[in-house]
Amino acid sequence: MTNDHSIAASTGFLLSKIGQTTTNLFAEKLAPLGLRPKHCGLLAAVAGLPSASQQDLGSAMSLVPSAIVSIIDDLETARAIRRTQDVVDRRRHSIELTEKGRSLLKRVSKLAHEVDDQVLASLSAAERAALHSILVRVALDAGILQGDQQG
Amino acid sequence: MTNDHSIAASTGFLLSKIGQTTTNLFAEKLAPLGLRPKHCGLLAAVAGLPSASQQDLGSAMSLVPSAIVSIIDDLETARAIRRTQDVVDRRRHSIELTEKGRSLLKRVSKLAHEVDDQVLASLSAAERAALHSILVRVALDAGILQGDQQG
DNA sequence: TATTGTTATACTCTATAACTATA
DNA sequence: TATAGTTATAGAGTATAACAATA
Repeated sequence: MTNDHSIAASTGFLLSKIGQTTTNLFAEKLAPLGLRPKHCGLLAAVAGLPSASQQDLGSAMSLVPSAIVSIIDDLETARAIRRTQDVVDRRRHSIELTEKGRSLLKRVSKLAHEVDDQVLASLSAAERAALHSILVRVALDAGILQGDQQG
Repeated sequence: MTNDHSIAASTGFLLSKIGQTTTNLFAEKLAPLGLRPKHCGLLAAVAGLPSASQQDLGSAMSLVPSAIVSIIDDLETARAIRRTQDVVDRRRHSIELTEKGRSLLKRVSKLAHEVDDQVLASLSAAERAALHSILVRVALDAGILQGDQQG
């Protein structure tokens, strides 16, 4: 039926499908907190780029400025981050985690690792480690992670 | 900054991000053909499940019936698939690839493998093979692939 | 003039619910 | 009464363009 040249045999197809499944699983776990995966992506980006501007975060996450605004609005309403107007360039807003944001980040990180345990349940510890280190390489190469974020 | 307990250090986070990037890249390559990734997912599902009903395809792709209808409408308009009313149960429609659909599937499969080459450019052949076989395991476990589709 | 962030808007994706035709 | 497919509709996600404040 399928073979080496089919779509289903491409690694990218598997990455797309598994990535979507993983996102959905994470979204379910996040729902009781009133958060969505995009909010966690931003929290992670803020943690990795302290005092970044909204545009800095936008390029780190490959999102357009208008998309960043709505995510930041949500997280500011939840008191997880804080906008501070830059004193030298008053057009810019520095985004920083609040204490509440830091504790929220810990909670959602725990949920993310629970998702790992579910999605990767059938892998041995060695396979999990191999998968992770290969994915870090791919992510660094694609500019998804910065050099200090491979954890 | 980040550490073993951060979101960015979770394998699921990487799978989500890389999966999204891969999908976007595939979508760009597909655009000149007037297709989107979802159409290719359906073509692949039809190839893997010949003469399936729309509901069969829906469960294979984890999509609700109404979502399947619009994808099938598009592909039928493009003459890539054919709806045939089941003779024993006239509520059901068997979906089959046309000759045009088969050749389209070949073209998009080639594009999918081009995406692989881009996304996985920094990996050795051995790493690519290791990644692929681990992802097949994860996908089978998550019910994303059927047993005969690992290519 | 150019840039940062914002608003308004549009398009796609996905899901739910009501509907039809068949069983 | 239940099921396969369809339609209508609504919500979330993501992009573009016009705009205000500031440089």
